[in-house]
Amino acid sequence: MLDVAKAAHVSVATVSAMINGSAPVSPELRNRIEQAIGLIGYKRNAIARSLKLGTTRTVGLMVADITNPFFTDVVAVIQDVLHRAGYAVMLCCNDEDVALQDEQIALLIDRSVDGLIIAPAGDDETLKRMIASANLPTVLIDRLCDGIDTDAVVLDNRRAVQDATIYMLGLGHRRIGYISGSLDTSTGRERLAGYRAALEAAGLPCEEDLIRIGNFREKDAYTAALQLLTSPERPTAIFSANNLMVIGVMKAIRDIGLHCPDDVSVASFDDFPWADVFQPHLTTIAQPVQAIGEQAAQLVLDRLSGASPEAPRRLVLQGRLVIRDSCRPVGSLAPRAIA
Amino acid sequence: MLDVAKAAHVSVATVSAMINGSAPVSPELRNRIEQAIGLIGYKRNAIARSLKLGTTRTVGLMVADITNPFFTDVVAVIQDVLHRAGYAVMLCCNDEDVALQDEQIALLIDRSVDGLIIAPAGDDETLKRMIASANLPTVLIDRLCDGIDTDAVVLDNRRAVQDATIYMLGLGHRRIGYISGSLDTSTGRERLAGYRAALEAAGLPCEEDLIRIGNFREKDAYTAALQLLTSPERPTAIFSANNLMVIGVMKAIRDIGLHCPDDVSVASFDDFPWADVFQPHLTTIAQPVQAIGEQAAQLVLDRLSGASPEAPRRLVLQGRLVIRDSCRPVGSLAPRAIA
DNA sequence: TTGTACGCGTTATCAC
DNA sequence: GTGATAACGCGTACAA
Repeated sequence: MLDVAKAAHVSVATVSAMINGSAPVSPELRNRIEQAIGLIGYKRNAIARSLKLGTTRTVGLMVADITNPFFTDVVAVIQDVLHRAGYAVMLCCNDEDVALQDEQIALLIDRSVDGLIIAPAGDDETLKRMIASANLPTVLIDRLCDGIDTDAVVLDNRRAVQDATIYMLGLGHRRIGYISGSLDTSTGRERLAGYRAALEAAGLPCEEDLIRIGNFREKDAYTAALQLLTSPERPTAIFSANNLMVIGVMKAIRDIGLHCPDDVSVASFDDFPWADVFQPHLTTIAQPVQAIGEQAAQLVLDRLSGASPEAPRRLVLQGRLVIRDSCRPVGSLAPRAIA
Repeated sequence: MLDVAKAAHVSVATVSAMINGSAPVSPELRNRIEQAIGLIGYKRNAIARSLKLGTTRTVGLMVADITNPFFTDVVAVIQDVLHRAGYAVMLCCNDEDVALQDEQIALLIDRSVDGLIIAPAGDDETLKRMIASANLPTVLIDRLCDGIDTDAVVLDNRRAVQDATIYMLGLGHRRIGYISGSLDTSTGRERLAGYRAALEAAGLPCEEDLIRIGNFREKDAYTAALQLLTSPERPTAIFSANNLMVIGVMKAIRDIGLHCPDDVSVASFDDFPWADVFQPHLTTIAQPVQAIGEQAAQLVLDRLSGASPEAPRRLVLQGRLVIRDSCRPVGSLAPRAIA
């Protein structure tokens, strides 16, 4: 910029004023400066600008696992919206690991991001402290943490699972296995609560043996499902608390020589784009990923522009039960593909 | 840092020397400084550091579509490796759109990333010029661009598709539909070349009518497959040049009232984690995503540390044909799920 | 071993 | 309308 100023025989202040339109500049100088810029190939330095302005126009985005199609979709939407608003996004994954999560958040804050959008793996003290002391516009997505009072957009998990459970109950299932996510997350807890609520409302006891923790990972869910399916009184249906785990559940069913939905009904949280193309067509709870991403991005953007009220805003969206054919009325037997 | 220096009754130089270990500091001062840091809650400012050092410890990562499981996996690996090395990653998607791509790359370069990992949507002049003038460590993944002579890690696309086609040919298929990606990409061209090569080697003519462009998107592929399947002489098999498009193909097959593999065989580029759980079990070409991600990340890291030779390094990995049961010998008819 | 002073590229505030 | 100059926070010669 100094070079440009010299070449155009003006001061750096004038160049800056012109580039940012922060002060009126005479057409003549404006012209000279433009020429000089073209000649030198000058581009303003965002780092120096950040140092001076105290803003990086970058927001940090941390999710549990980018490999999870749900998060993938949400990340895509957020990236898109933020890009339109001129923001870059720094992406991190915590792999459902609290220690790694702390590390990533520290990295993000260290890089001076202007805002944070995170799907926390858990709510340890370090995280709370870092977020509080960073004092950045922050929005929680998917999962809540008590002790972190920021904007958030989440699903009505409880209600969604309750609906799904009621649906399975309505099909006559009485022993419904439940593969849960980590109870360190609000989603893990809320979804399980929905399952319990449905059973209770139906006046049914909740057998603790039917509940297994899968920690949202395929592998854990595989093991859990295997236990469930080999137990003396095998459940007639299984609900998986997310999309990764249902793959594990299906693998377990296959490996044990059973078939869905003939031998065991299956339903799951999170929808798949291919769910109605491949067999069995999975019955799922579809999340409004587009809306989640858009709202989350808008929430940070609002705070960034100072257009938000003081109080944290919490958006609760509704899931949608998509009934396909991985659940059968209990006792019914349909023709099978291969005997 | 000035505050810390004051509180510890030393100079900023000493504080800096201690923090960076760039010069020996006496244990006593070291102690005083540490105390002061804890007291003030000092954290060194990465922006100022970047301005001074000319490095941001951030690399830009651009892929066509984060929603594509292939890219998702690669991104996850890259993010992981780079994080371990202390680098943050800025993520962008070009949505297979050249204009958007230029915008994103400009954004990344403007943010002064230290390196670039990109899966280009196409090779327009602007992109070439930007990359050349940015003069950054750059590695191309998945797709090559002539005119961009940088490090790269790609697949032997031609050979992989050739193998798959030979396999289908071996099953007796003579009319194999081919749903191609954009021919503006090297993958689009190379994969198609593999198909052609296989036909030619078998002494078969290549009917241009059997080749349709799907641009790597599900929707386009759906339309293309529909055309193929309703044509007077319907192909007995279809190959899809990527994972997104095969979903479109399967939807077309379903919507037209046909079944795979009974009525039409299907194979596709890119594997799915659930491919051997849901029916039909898709025959695919699996890419070594882990290796691709690791190598790509290592390539930038090497350049960043100056440990690379001058000449660009090009890594070509091999795909693996995973035969499942979405392809049948032509003419054979197996029992069907529902009559 | 420690302290001083300067430069990195911008922008904002003031004089003119 | 324009120009000089002081920050922003850090690293680092160079001198002590």
